[in-house]
Amino acid sequence: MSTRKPIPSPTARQDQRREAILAVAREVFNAEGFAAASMSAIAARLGGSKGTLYNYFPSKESLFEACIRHQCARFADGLFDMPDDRPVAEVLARFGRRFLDHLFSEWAVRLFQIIVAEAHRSPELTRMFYDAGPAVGLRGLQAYLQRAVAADRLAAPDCAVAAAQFMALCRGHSHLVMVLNLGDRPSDAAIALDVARAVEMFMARYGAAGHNQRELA
Amino acid sequence: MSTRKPIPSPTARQDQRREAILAVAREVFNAEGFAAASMSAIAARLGGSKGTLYNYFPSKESLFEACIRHQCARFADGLFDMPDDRPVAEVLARFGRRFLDHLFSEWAVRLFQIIVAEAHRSPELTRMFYDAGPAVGLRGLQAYLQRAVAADRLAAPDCAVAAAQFMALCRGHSHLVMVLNLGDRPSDAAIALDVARAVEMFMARYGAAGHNQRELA
Amino acid sequence: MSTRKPIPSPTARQDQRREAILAVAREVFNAEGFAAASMSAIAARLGGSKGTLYNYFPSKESLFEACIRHQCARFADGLFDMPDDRPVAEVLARFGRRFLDHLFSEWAVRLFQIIVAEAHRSPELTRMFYDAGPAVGLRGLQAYLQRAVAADRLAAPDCAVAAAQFMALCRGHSHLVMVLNLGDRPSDAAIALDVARAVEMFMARYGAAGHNQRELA
Amino acid sequence: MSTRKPIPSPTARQDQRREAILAVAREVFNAEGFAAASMSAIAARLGGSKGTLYNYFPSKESLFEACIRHQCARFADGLFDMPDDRPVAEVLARFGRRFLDHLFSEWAVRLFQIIVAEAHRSPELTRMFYDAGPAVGLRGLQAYLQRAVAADRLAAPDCAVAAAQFMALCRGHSHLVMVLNLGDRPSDAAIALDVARAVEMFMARYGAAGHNQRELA
DNA sequence: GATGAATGAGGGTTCATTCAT
DNA sequence: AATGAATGAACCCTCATTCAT
Repeated sequence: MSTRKPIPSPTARQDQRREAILAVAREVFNAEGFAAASMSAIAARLGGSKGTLYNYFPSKESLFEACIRHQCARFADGLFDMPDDRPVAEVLARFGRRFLDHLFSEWAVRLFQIIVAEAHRSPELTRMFYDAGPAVGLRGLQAYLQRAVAADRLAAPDCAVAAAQFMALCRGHSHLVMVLNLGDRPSDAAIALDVARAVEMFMARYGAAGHNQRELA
Repeated sequence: MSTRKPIPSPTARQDQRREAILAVAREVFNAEGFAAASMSAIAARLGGSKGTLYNYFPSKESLFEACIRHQCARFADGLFDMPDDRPVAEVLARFGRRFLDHLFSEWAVRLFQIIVAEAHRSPELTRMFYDAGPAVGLRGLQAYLQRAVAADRLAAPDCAVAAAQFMALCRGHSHLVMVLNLGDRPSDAAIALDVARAVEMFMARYGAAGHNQRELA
Repeated sequence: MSTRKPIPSPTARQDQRREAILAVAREVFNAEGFAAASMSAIAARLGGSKGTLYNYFPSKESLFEACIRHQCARFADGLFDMPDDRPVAEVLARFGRRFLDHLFSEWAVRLFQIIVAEAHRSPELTRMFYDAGPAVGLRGLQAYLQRAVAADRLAAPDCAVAAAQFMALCRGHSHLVMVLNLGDRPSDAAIALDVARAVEMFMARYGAAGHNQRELA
Repeated sequence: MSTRKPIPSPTARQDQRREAILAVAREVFNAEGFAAASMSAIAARLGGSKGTLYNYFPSKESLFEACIRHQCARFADGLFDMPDDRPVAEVLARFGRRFLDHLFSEWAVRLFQIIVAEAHRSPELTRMFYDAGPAVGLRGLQAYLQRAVAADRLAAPDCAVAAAQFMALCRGHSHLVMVLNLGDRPSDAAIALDVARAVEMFMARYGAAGHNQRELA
């Protein structure tokens, strides 16, 4: 009866504890922000001691960073399913809705707030966030647009610019409102409408009708 | 022995001191953010004592709020000079450039960061910011667009929506980059180019060519 | 009845408080050493709060340094009264006794222990101690010896060396014993005897009998 | 199924581990001092776990004490090779050089600093150090001097005193400087010169020229 | 016997706030 | 009205020590 019971590999236990810490820390950081959150509070909520935290993360900063990294990793999950054989407007609309669905989720808004709050102190953090979030979205969309242009389904002189414009149109005014905590998440219908308007404007400019594709100096 | 010297009205002196405090506090809050700024630092930079601060503002929070209020008041200064007798594209371009010039100024970026950072704690602050900044811009632009539509120089079914779209296009990707402290302020030329592209897209959608003015459900 | 009472100048009050802090800190540092002493303990013994300490000294290190500096300043007080018109042996004996009287005092021993304890961390501290203590003694003695040589009352080829030798002879074994806390302070008689022996050896080597003044390569 | 493999005597293994721990601990204590050294650091450098340390030594203090004890044992190694058939001055010079060579070694200086640092807390430690170091040197030298006196090659009324004086002269000013970390180890030549001067002074006082041997009260 | 995760008391330090002057 | 010394709670972090595995 001795060695039979499945000993959790020590690494597994450690990882489990680490995850538990991250989960709690995420909650607290999300609730309080970096500066106002205290290691004591995290330890207390964890049911452990402060010392334990420091066994897993060498500093508050690094714990915070790990939380952010974890959240960023989720950011661009499954954003890109952009089939080349569907009408561009339809694909863009679906992308836009999924993008806003992500962007307006509670945790994404909170993450953005926190990142912005600490932007002036930790350039690496914002860089990490940018690379894991906006940059991924931008690149993915740009790649799709380039394929569409190559297939003559779109007439955009600069796909990087076009991608940025489309995403800016999607964010629109709602993102500002959410980031300022001034309104609730728009309904799915409201999101769909915003996106539809964005697509419409985008297509008005870049639709492959064969005109309007001149570049600006 | 008393009334000979010209006593400045006590209220005047008080107001003057109050302004001095606000000026210094603004500097410090902008430089450090709310959490990292300390009353000591403000008092020191003021050349006064911490006690004095507390004679004028009952708490750090309230001093902060007063600073924000003051800055917000400047936000939409001189943004609107939109003559109805010039081509819409030209007017929008000028408006856009001025808008971005404001928005990308160091203090505006910092203000936005700070407001966002504190959004989850003080809804009134963000409301105040919104009302003094984005809301003003939005209303002003919307009013102009409505006049343009009335004059048949533009074909926008919903001027509120159109105004929000134009401003979102102007902010574009650059605002995100600046707010994340990931890049320097774009050059005037870069700003002009971004705005030109925004105008072009906007006009492609709403230009008064007599088509495209159907509303989305 | 208002301005009559002698208002202690604010600076005076501050200095007084500062002195009180230094006095208490000295006690605690002497009792515990730098590392083991805690700011909490000092504040508690002071009857004040830790914050107050930090109003006067920006760090534990600087408080410690101030204590040391204060003690060092006393170190060489009134050590030098070396009349040129008395026999060298007599003058040296008096100097030696005074030197040991200082060196074997409880606080000097403790100071030495603490300085040595922290020698590997704060070179400036040891430098300060050295300059305020041993260096002063050495220079003073050397100057006297040079005068004696010039007056042909002594035959020392290198007065710096001779001074160091005399002081080493005075310290002798007793200093080691005291610094190791292995014995009580020697009685005045014991000190006098040690010094007499040191003088005797010194004079045997450098006495102005006209011989022995050859220098070593 | 057990006894086949050559079991090293458990005690032997234990001793070996113990020695390994001591070796590492010595390094760390020498590098950091008692207070600043941490059990974690020792365990890390050992490649083992903190728990293991506590299996061999019940506390940080006791581990430290064991280290000191070990080092003290080396202190007076091979110091005494004082042939009675050579000139006293020559023997003393050789002894002095060897003594300083030991005393000025990095580890001896560090040991002295550490011992002094902890003198006020652990009298047994300093006693141990004294008995293993200075006391041994003193006794050895004293025994030699007594033989020299008995052989009429020296005229010292009190060999214990004379021995202490010689050693004090050797330590001289350099020991102070080294113990305060204010200078590098003197070169061999510098050491030789210091010792030569010490011998000269010593012989001037106690040389068996038949004079100067009166005792002081 | 060896491990190393967990502990928790305590370290130095900061800072918003108060209050006697 | 202005001061600034005093406060004390809370901060992040360290570390000797323990104990279940």
